[in-house]
Amino acid sequence: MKKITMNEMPFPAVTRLCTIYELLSRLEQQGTVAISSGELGTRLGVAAHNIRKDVSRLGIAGNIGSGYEVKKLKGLIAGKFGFGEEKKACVVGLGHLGSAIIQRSIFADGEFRIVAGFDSNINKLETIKTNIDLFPAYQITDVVGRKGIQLAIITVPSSNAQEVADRLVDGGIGGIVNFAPVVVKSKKNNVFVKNMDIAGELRILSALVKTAKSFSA
Amino acid sequence: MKKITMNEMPFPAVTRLCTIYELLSRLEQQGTVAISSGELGTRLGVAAHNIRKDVSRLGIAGNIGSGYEVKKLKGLIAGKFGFGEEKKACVVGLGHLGSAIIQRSIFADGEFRIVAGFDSNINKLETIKTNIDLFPAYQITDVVGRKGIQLAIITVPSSNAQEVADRLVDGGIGGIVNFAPVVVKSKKNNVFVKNMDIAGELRILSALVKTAKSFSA
DNA sequence: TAGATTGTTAATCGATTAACAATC
DNA sequence: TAGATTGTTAATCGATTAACAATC
Repeated sequence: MKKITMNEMPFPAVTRLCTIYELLSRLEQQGTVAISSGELGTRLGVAAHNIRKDVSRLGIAGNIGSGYEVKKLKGLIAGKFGFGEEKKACVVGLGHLGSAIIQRSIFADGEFRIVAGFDSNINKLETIKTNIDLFPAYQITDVVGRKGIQLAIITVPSSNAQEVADRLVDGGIGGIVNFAPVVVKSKKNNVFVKNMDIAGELRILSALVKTAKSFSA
Repeated sequence: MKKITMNEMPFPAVTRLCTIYELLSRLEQQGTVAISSGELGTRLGVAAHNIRKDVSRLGIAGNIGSGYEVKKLKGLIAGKFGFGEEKKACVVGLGHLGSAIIQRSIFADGEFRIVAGFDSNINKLETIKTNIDLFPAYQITDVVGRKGIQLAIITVPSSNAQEVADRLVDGGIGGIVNFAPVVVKSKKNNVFVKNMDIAGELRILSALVKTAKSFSA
């Protein structure tokens, strides 16, 4: 008996719908009322049928002949993905990068709020100026559970990243963004991890530059 | 006549080979001489046949019966992707995040070196302590071209990200890592862009958590 | 040799793209 | 109505997975 985690939607579709959501938020603020799949596609660099296909997974959303109502489509995506209420996040590792992230404590217009910071160096906790609550790293599991923190950003050295991830998972975290240049895995299989390795991305980019073939056809 | 950029290798394969390269570097330091596709796969969370398939794109690399020689495989990947010589990179935008990145100026054990920082605020350039050369943003194109900088990291506000990207491309940059929460595109089609939007990733993670279905089978 | 492990071909899988009927 | 645009089915494409012959 194997434990399996599946997604009711393909990963690429989830990603694109999130991008669409972000664009819709901006359009809404600008007062745009309706938009077609073609226009959405142009703005996002995605084919129009791709947009329609993705949107169709949400159930009926558009008006044949006149496109999508911005508010309605945004609401449908929010409903499916549980957007709307502010999500709590935390940062583990308060070096330069972690401090930089904590600085801007509200992300994406109130969608996410950083409510806790952790570091293993207790002296450091006292020197950082912020109105976010800071805790020693050994309290990660406890604080994440108690505060109901759903998302975490890891900016600790590679050597500690996996251990930190395990503690977060024990606390009941839902997703982790990992900046340590090491692939972090989750013990539980319904916890999602996004590894963001800057050096790794630079490496991939330079590999692509090297192997890219440009030609006229 | 359309200008087309293709890659001689599938994107996912390039990405995995870069990850393999990184692992091989660590193995080499530890003194490991040989490793099998199975062991590589286990370490990276990839199927063994996937490893072999990717590696086979480099030409013959392994020893049937006894796996891959660490040094040799690393060398083959390095050769294909042009690794080996140190690549020059720059950071545009010296706020908290940009300063944090510039702080650690050498990435991935000397694979990448940050040789320039840019900011539109000239006063800021004088207050930052670093031995990396700093320049006003209007000199981006010039400096990138003159110093032969191949990679860039953008940490400016969204509103300026595309303009900065255009200047970098004009200077002849090869790849861009963009932290601004906006999808940046390259005018030239042989310039690669990796968008790293923290808030966007948090959003995708929370969408995945919401739509994941865990079950026993 | 026998066991291990590669390189490669073939089969499967899943996502993207194309096409079009439905309909506002 | 005529033009526009969706939702959906079918066709295509590309990558992953499986299988195995080759061979060290």
